[in-house]
Parts: sequence; C-alpha cells; structure tokens
Amino acid sequence: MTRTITAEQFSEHLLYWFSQNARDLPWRRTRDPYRIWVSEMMLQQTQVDRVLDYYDGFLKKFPTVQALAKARWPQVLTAWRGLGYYRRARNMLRAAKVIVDEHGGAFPTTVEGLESLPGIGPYTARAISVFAYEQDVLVLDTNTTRVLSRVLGLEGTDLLKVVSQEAAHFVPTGRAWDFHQGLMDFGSTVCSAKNPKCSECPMMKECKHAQQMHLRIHFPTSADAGPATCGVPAPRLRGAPRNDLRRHPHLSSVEKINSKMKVVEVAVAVIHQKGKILITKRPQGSHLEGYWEFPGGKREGKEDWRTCVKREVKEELGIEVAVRPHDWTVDYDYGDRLVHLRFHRCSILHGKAKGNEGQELKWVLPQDLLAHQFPPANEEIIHTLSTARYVDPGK
DNA sequence: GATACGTGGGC
DNA sequence: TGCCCAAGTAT
Repeated sequence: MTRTITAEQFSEHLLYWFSQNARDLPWRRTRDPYRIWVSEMMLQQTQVDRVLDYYDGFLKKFPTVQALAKARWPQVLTAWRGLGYYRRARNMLRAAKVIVDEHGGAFPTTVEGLESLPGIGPYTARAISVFAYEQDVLVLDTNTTRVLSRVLGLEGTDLLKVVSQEAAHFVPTGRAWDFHQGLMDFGSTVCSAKNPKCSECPMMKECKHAQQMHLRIHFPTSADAGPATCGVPAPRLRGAPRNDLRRHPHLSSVEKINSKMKVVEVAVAVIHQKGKILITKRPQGSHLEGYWEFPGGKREGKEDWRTCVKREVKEELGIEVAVRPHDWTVDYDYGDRLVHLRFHRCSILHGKAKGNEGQELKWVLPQDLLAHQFPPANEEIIHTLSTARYVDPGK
C-alpha cells in the first residue's frame, strides 16, 4: 500500500493545480475583511454562480460596514431577496451594528473575536482569518473536509475533528490564502462529492480514497470453490493464504454503489506454466493501451464463468486450458460503470499460446510481474501473485 | 446531535 | 418529475 501523502507533497500538487485553474472571483481581488465577510456569508450553503449575481449589487448598496450598520432591515432584505437563508442577512445587519458600535468599525482580527459575532460560526471565522488576514489556520468546510479526508483516507463520525487534527499542519506557512482558495476550487470541480474526476487529479496516486474507490477486493467463500475442470491438477498456492488481502482493512470499506451504474463482468485467466505466468499487452488505441494484463474478456450474458475463460483464451491465444474456480474478484469503479473482474487460475491442456489479435505475449516469473505496468485494478492481485510461491503442476 | 432554514441546478 | 444537494449557523 502506498504511503500517506506528506503535507509538502499535498501543497505542491494543490498550489500548482490552483495556479493553472484559479477562477477570477471578485472576492479574490480584495483583502478587505468587510468584503470577504460579505462573500463568506453569501457563500454559506450557496454556490458560487448564485453568489456572483448578488455580490456586487450588495456592495454597491452597502460599500462599508458603516453603511450596512445604518441600514434598515427592509433595505438589506431587498439586496438579499432570492438568495435564501434570510437569517444570514439579518445576522449581518446585527453584526455590522456590533462592529460599528462596539469595535469602532474595525473587524475583529482573531478567530475567537470573529466567531462571537452573530452569523459567524467556526467556518466563517476561519475563512475570514485566512482570506482577509492571511493567517495560517486550517479552514474546514464541506469541500476542504472532503478533499483532505479522501486523500488521507479518514472516515467515520466526527470527521471534522479527525481531519482538523490530521491535516492541521497541511497549511503551508504563508500560503494559507492560495492553499484554501485552491482547496475550495479543487473540491468543487475535481474532488467533487459526486462523480469525482480522479482522472484529472494530480494526487490520484497518493490518494487513499482513489485507492479504495478503484479497488474493492472480495473473496470467494468456500461454497464458491469447485473442482478444477478436466481433472488437471491446478497450481496450488503455498505460503500466501487466500485471505492475505484482508490485512488491508480499509479495502473492506464499500461505498454505496449507484444502482443505476452499469456493471461489466470480465473473466480473467491467470495461466501458469513451468513456474511462469502468461501476460499480454493491450494494443494501441484501446482503453488503457500499453498496459500489461492477463488474458480474458467479457462474460456473455449468464454464461458460466469458467466457460467464458476457456472461450476467451481460445479466441485470444488459440489454446485449450483447464480452468480453476476463481481465486479472487475485484470490483473496479470507473465512475460511470463498475467493472467486475474474476481471476481464474488456469493450466494449459494443449497448444502453444500465440497472440491471435496481434497482441504481445510474455511469460514472466511471478516476482517479475511487479516490473510490468498493470491497470490499477490488478495491483493487489499482482502483489499477491508476485510474493506467493507456487507448486508447478508440471513437476 | 438532529433540525430548520431557501433557492436553483443536476440528474 | 421529484429528489438531492450546495463555501454553515443557530437552536
């Protein structure tokens, strides 16, 4: 399993991403705490595009906290009408009066001071600290919490508390402003709540969530097991218990799978001979081109899985194989579809394998599998196969 | 800690 | 169409 990303790696990826993808938003062109405050209040539970329709108009009508403090509620309501959550506007009017009457018109400069104002809670207080004063504090909202918890693989109840502890040091010194603006944009566009675009994410390799999303491993129960076909002794696995992968507890976390999601079923052949395993290279132009993979293919309807393996191997390689019951299954989530892979170990009955579809073939020792690039869905299988010791059926 | 609070967009 | 949700806060 990959190491957890470091704070430095995270910042480097994020700040670079932000430098290339930053949106030009009006509240990013100022450090005036009043204007930042207005933006943050409007942005509570409200999307950027909607806030853009109100932000300039509100500031034109109430350019300063003094102007707002002098206003009457119907005026403020008029400037807010349509945005929703009207208590926000009412609290802003109250807070403006407090700032003018009790603080001489100056905004509090500490998180505690800000949070004491009506309508300003833990999030908004820290957001103003960072976006107006550029203080190095961690700001957690739904976006930033989601991104950090995913990358770090944190979950469970009290997520806010866990993330604030584990990620407090992720804020790069002196760069809190960029860091959080980037995190917000990143969370709403790439690392979104629904359908995250992991393919566009610079941290996909290090991200615990991506690893979990795309690699869910299940094990056949003993009831799934059956005799190998054709009476050929199958390679037996020694030294690597079937449940080896259970040592990765986070892999057992199964996300809700959209019931509408299309499921593609693929039977995979892990063909052993003389201590080596046969792999093939995906041809150019195909999905995941250039990756090595095991022979196999899509199951046709309710076709028997082992029949499917035999058929695919015959089509692709021109050989007859004996097929064992499957040893592993992997579900790989592409976002729009779920690919269900079943890995069956096989032995060659007769014939010499050749690439009937022009694909490159290679026989490799288990320990050499790691040197070949496989799709991420195969990663754990590769790891298991490469470290296991086999009894060669031919000996 | 569960709930209400608003509206428009996405699916 | 109807349901879910989005830069949270107050009760």
